[in-house]
Amino acid sequence: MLAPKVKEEPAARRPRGRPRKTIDERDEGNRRQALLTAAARLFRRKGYHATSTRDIAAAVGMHSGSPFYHFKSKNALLYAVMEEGMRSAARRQGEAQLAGRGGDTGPGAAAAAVAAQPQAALRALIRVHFDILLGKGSDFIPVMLYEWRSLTARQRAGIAELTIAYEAPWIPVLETLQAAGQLRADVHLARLLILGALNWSVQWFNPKKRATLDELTDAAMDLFVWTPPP
Amino acid sequence: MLAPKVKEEPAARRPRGRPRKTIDERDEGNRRQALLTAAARLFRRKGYHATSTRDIAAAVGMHSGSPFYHFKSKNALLYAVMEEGMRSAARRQGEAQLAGRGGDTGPGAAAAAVAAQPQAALRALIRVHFDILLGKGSDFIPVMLYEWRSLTARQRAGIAELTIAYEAPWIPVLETLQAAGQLRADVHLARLLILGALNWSVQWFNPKKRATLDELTDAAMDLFVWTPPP
DNA sequence: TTTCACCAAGCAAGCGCTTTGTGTAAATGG
DNA sequence: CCATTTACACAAAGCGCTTGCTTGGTGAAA
Repeated sequence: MLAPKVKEEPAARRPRGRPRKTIDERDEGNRRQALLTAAARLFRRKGYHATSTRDIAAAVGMHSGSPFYHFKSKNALLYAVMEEGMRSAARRQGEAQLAGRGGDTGPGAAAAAVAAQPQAALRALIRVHFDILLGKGSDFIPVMLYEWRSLTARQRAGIAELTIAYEAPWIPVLETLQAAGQLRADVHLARLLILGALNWSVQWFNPKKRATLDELTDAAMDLFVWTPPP
Repeated sequence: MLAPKVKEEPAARRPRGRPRKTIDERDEGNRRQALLTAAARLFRRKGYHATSTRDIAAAVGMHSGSPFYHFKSKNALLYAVMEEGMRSAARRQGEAQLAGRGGDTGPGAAAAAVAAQPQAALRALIRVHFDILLGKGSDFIPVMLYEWRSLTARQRAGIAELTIAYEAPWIPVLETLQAAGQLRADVHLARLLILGALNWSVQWFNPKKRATLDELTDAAMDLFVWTPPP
């Protein structure tokens, strides 16, 4: 053993022991959440396999074995990142849909809104999707998009279910646009191609240069949907 | 050490020593090529970091250290896969362009063909791109698309150069379509979105189910380009 | 006799994960 | 009101295994 063994020292220190928990403010799961966001960041930047559990531990100021108190395995941590990402995405999509129809939350209101203004509905879906993919602090979904292969079959099935739910609202919107003659391609393939175009943006989008998310949304709408001239 | 050390045994055996090389049939680089295609397959299926050099060696019937006779490192093997993929892709794209203008190889013939029939030109580019991505035995480009992060900065620059060359022919085609009013989006963003939609297909395309590459091309054209009704 | 294309064996480093110990804060008992 | 116990959230150390890669040897072809 030529290299001397160096005592492990985490990057940062935090007061140990149980944190002050007032009744109003729940700190519960605070460190767990820190692990999740740190893992998401690293998984996105370096990839799942290239990121060691030691990296993640160091990023939140823990020693190498401590993350396993919160997650039973590195793989469970990956799955938690993806699941959290998908649930958050679905929530934000739902909120945007509610906002889009002026507080009308009655049954069938969504379908009515889509039928009335399919173009506005698609724009809203695209805009929210870009925000989920490229907005601040959103490493979770990119990780999900690019680390599929590292999941077990069972885990993949779980994520697939969430994905189907997320993508479901796109179908009636595209069908309505097709019926109106504003979209010509097969709806099934169109959805795959459109979501692909959006998802791929995580490869090239740079928030410092290039376009804003609104400009991106405009470009996508121009590309996918035919708007008759006035 | 509880597990007994097992003598290494490659999956397949080949006659060792220098293979018979007649003058007509060049076997040179035969095993090197085998390593490349095996590596591409495995890198695509499991990812670069999840694939060990032992996996690759076993796939071509070698022992664990032998690949390093042909490639100085695992990383060099990855780069070779990507470079080979890009050069092959560029070659196929060039051939398709030649075929598309009826043997006219004079200077400016490409530009003339694009100006005359921009829609046909785009269709050809998309069709070739799908074939490169999804055709038989083409794991090289998907590896390139999804393993960027594992390259050094210098390597990335090398691949980026090849990518720029590959994507260059798309620009005049899209500009012509825009001038003709068949494409409304900003050309720069349109190219990024279109190539994203195509590239993403490696995530969901299944040659056994779904559409053929021709149907896919039709759908993409319908989605991206406005064709005036006759 | 040299060159080629590997084989055979193994090394050091890094990996995910486990086990045991420990300081702190909250809960509890007299 | 204070002493003791318990629960929590890690630290500290290290185990067994896999990894990329090296080194020296070897049979066959040229």
